[in-house]
Amino acid sequence: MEVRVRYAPSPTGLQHIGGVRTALYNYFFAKASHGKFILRVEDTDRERYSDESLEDLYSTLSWLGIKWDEGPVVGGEFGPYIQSERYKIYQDYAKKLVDMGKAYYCYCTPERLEALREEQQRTKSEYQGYDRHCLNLSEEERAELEGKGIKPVIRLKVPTEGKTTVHDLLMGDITRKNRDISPDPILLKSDGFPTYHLANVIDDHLMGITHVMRAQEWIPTGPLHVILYEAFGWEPPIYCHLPMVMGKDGQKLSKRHGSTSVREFRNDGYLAEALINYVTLVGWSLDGSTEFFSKEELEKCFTLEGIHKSPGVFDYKKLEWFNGMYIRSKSDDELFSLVKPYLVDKGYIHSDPTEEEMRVLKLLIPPAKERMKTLKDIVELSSFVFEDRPPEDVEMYISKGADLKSSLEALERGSEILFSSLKRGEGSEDIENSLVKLAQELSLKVNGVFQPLRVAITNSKVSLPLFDSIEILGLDEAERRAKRSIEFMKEKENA
RNA sequence: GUCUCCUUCGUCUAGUGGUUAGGACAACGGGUUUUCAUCCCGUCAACGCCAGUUCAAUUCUGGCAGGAGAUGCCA
Repeated sequence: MEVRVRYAPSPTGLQHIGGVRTALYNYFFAKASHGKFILRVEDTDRERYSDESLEDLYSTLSWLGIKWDEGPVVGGEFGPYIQSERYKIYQDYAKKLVDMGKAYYCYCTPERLEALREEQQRTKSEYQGYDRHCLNLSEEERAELEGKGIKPVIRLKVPTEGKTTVHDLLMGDITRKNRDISPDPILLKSDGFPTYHLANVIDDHLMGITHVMRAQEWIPTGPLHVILYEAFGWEPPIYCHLPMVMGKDGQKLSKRHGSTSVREFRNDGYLAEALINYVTLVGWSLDGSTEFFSKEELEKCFTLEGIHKSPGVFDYKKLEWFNGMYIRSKSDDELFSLVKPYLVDKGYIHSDPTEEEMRVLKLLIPPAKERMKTLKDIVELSSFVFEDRPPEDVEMYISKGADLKSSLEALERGSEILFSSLKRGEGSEDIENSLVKLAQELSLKVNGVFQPLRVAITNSKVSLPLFDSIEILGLDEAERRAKRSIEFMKEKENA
């Protein structure tokens, strides 16, 4: 039997890390078992739907490099794959259920239901859920209510006796007494759109889905779905409820923990490779020691057995580490194109870079690469080139164990050595030796000489190495900055 | 309240009826280094609790506790 799995998000917000991991697991499982990965858009909530969310879904999956075998845009023999376009199908099946006596019309107002719910919570009633008020309405009563213009919903008759079992690949059998299932959930809303329960069951059946891999938050409603399958006389798919992704505090990962949407991570300069690699590892492992997986590898080696039962905490630090590792694995050219939008956006370079800009970036990328955790870091690392912001704090020039006087002398004499040697075309190694010698002469640590020079030239205590910085900046500009800093320090000394 | 699921270092995890319980991130310390970073080395650190089975339990069974999720005309 060919494996057919689906990712079925609801376009009501940006693609969330948790959702994307579900997509990834489904996708990898499909690939690894030579099956089909189907995308289905569950846009039955017309209130929360947004076009932007749908666009975000497509752009996120394409950025991650996840292609669906069937679904919107690409089509397939079980379409349409957008639920709002399947409106009629759900209506027909819901009515069929009513005809079979397995569902019924309900005319209760949202107000009444709200009051009911409040009452149940207030009295801490053991019995929570709909009171089946409309279960046994006569034809006359129905006609009367409908005459008033009330649009009914269709509710499933949940059996009050017996129990229902969901077979879960991960969890084993999950059994629930039928009377513990929240009574008579709505299948078809008054606007004629189906709820998740109905649409999901019908589509998974009609689309020939073999394995349903979805978040564990669906476990409690699993038996309800099985009841629906039984009501239709269909065979339920194989279930596999995925552990959830949590925040540091153990609660469901959400906004207050930090970024949660792929779009944010993408904008912040995370690589798709890093995100895929890390996100997959929250809740799955191959052997406990292999850490790096490319998408292509996962398409081969992903196994259901490697999925864990317990929820996992999303560790931003570890993602960052992965990202840094992937950045360092890029060639300079690749990294250049990845980093370019950030520099253009900041106004540092033209979208069609000039020759000088290209020269600068060629020199900048190798030393910057070692220091980047995200692509965005390029802005900070290169700002000294594109924005000259001389330090206003003289302390910055003074390294540990030095003072203003010695630092000034180090800067003055260091610049002299540095620039005259550079102009003579001496190699950086020789110059470095001379500067080390100078430090000894001044009874300073080596950094006592290098720090004032670096600060003068890069405007920062934390910077790229001195010789790289000078080369990037150009000799003239570097010398200009050094002289300026000497003047600045002299002023301070005299003050 | 009721129902359901979960439980190995701070975090992601490996693993076994007898192991020095392994790896990675983080943290901390050290080395390389002109700062930062990279790189290298090291340290810290876990089987939730209580019973039972067993010669032996982190591993099997039961109970408890803790955590999470569900309980919507949201998915």
